[in-house]
Amino acid sequence: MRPTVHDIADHAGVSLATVDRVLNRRPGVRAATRARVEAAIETLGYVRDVAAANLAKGRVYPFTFILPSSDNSFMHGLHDELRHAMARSASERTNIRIVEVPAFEPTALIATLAEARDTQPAGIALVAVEDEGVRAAIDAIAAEGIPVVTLVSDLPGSRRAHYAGVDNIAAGRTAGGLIGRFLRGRAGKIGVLAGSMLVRDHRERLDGFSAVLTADYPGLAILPVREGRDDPEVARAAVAGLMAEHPGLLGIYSLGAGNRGLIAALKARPDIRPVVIAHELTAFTRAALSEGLIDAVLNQDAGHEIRSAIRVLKAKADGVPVIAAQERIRIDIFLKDNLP
Amino acid sequence: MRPTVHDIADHAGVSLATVDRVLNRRPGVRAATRARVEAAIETLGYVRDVAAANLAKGRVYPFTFILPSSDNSFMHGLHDELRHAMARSASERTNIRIVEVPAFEPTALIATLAEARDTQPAGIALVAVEDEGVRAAIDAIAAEGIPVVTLVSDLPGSRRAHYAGVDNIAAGRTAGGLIGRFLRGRAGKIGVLAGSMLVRDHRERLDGFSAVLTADYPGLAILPVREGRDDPEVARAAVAGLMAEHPGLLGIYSLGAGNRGLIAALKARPDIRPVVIAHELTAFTRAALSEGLIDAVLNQDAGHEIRSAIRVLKAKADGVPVIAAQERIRIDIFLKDNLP
DNA sequence: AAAAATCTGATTTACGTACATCAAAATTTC
DNA sequence: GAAATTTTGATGTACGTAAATCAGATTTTT
Repeated sequence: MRPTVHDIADHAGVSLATVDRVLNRRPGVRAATRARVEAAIETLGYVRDVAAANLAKGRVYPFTFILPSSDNSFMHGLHDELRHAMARSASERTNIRIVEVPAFEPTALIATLAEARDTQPAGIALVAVEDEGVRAAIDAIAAEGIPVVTLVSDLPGSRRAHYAGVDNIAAGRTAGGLIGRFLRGRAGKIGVLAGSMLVRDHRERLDGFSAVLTADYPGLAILPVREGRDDPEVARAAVAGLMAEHPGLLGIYSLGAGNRGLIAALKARPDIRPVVIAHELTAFTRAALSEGLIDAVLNQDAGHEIRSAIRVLKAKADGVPVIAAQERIRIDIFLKDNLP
Repeated sequence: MRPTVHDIADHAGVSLATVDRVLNRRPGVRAATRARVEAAIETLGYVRDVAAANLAKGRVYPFTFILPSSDNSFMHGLHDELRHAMARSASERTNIRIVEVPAFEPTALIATLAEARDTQPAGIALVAVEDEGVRAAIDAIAAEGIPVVTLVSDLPGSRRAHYAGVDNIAAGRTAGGLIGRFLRGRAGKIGVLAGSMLVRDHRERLDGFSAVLTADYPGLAILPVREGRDDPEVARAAVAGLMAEHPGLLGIYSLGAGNRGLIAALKARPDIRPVVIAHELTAFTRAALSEGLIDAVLNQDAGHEIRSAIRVLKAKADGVPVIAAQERIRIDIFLKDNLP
């Protein structure tokens, strides 16, 4: 049977109250006594029963999730999954508050972070935007002992406790490897459609993609990046222009959102059939995959990201280690042959 | 605040003891009273606090895992992950017992299942072998109310509560789609190396692979399947023979284990460079991917499978629903460009 | 050495549920 | 309508921890 606080008290020759003081970092224990208790904890291999502790504390975890109010399928999916998680709140002892902020606006995000901090939640998750002010705001929150988790888009160099999202450089490299192999031996031009180069995940995807193509497929030349601003219509125009200017286009890598526009543009020019790789499995990309308009879709599972973020926030709030392998968010690769 | 048993008692106008009798199916409650209590549970939306219940019960989950004693990297990995899970037993209230059985031997598996059943665990997980006797043994255990989960290899038609493993048909289809695209436009022969066609997951992979190639890549002809028995040396000989007989071989799909042998055979014939797709990311396949000997590896994450099996067994033992999306085991696709 | 400050122990209540016991009430049986 | 039976209530203990209180012991300060 695993040891309890009583065993610790006996073994250390102190009272339950003292053990409690040590365990919960309450004041009023001499250093020597504290050491004795900690030694007992060590030798008996005591681990706090988190379930019992939470029961006793009547603990709930008030979490704040800050999400961009973008109007694309992926963000809608993220919102949906978060709502599902909120529906499970009762049994998971969480109390999740969603705050929406305009996308890609550091100022708004900084203000929202400050607000969130004032409510003193047990943890904060946010889709980060690369900005010094945002970094500082995260650091300030972390300094107060409130764990911060970045979601979907990371902010390295900040004191966020964890990043719940995919490795975007690896995603870009994967796209490069696939497009290179799909076009084995051929030489020509490859177009890239991004949302905005101001967003870190898009930049990283492009970096990974370019690195692989440059190193391994010198015959494939990457054209200047077109920005679709994650907007279907802007994306459509961008791709249409791309195809008009380069009738011999061999491939397209769409690394952002707004794939509805990409698909529309492809349908408008049935005479050009480039190899196409896109991100995020939505109703639109799924249909395009089935029809053969898109060759592969790289996907990040919003549900996994949300659940992972919550698990990690809980663990950090409890000061408990996380299972790293379990929290690695993976990149799903879908062909028309393995659609779920 | 979520309702407790006290709220139910008040609302139904009965005592705590009666609520308890209803909740835990204890006898001594008139049908009319039981209905009142159940109505109160329904309208208040009461859900049992599993953590508190387990604490009160002092519940531990004795689980039995039956694994084949195969000597290949994947099974070693599975064992490792299970040992990791056992290390977490204290905090997860599990008590996991591992039983090894000879691989692919229905008789041994049936006997082991009977033994396991006698110890009356809270759940059983096993790597299934396709056999009527095994199916009957599983059904008998399920009939006793002990949840059974199949791991890695399923046994449809049995009364197992869940399958913790990948969709092997989809895996085969993915391999087919990749090999087809990697060889776009070319016509020739494709070799298949399996462990044994007596194993369900291998058969399913082959089915998926064949279906895609037949439908979409008629230029690619699948040669008769060679069996490597998941043994490196047998596999090496099989592939060497394949390459000797078909110098123009365009591709190889290795859908089982023993990839060490496959790699050795490839190295021995640098004059033939087929497109190669294999299963399971191990030290060997990883190195071969980096060197370009293998083009893609389809992987199932043993850690996820183990953790998922445990989560599901717990949920089934508690009669609690599982989050289906969370328990879907995904197929990772690795190119040399996205090795973790 | 006395006073003040600090540390420690003993004890109690609580969290939400499980489970057991005994008495009281309601119902059924004869 | 009394006895037998079934149903229900009241109550207490337990699980492992948290948190609070108050008394007593020890240490530090003056």
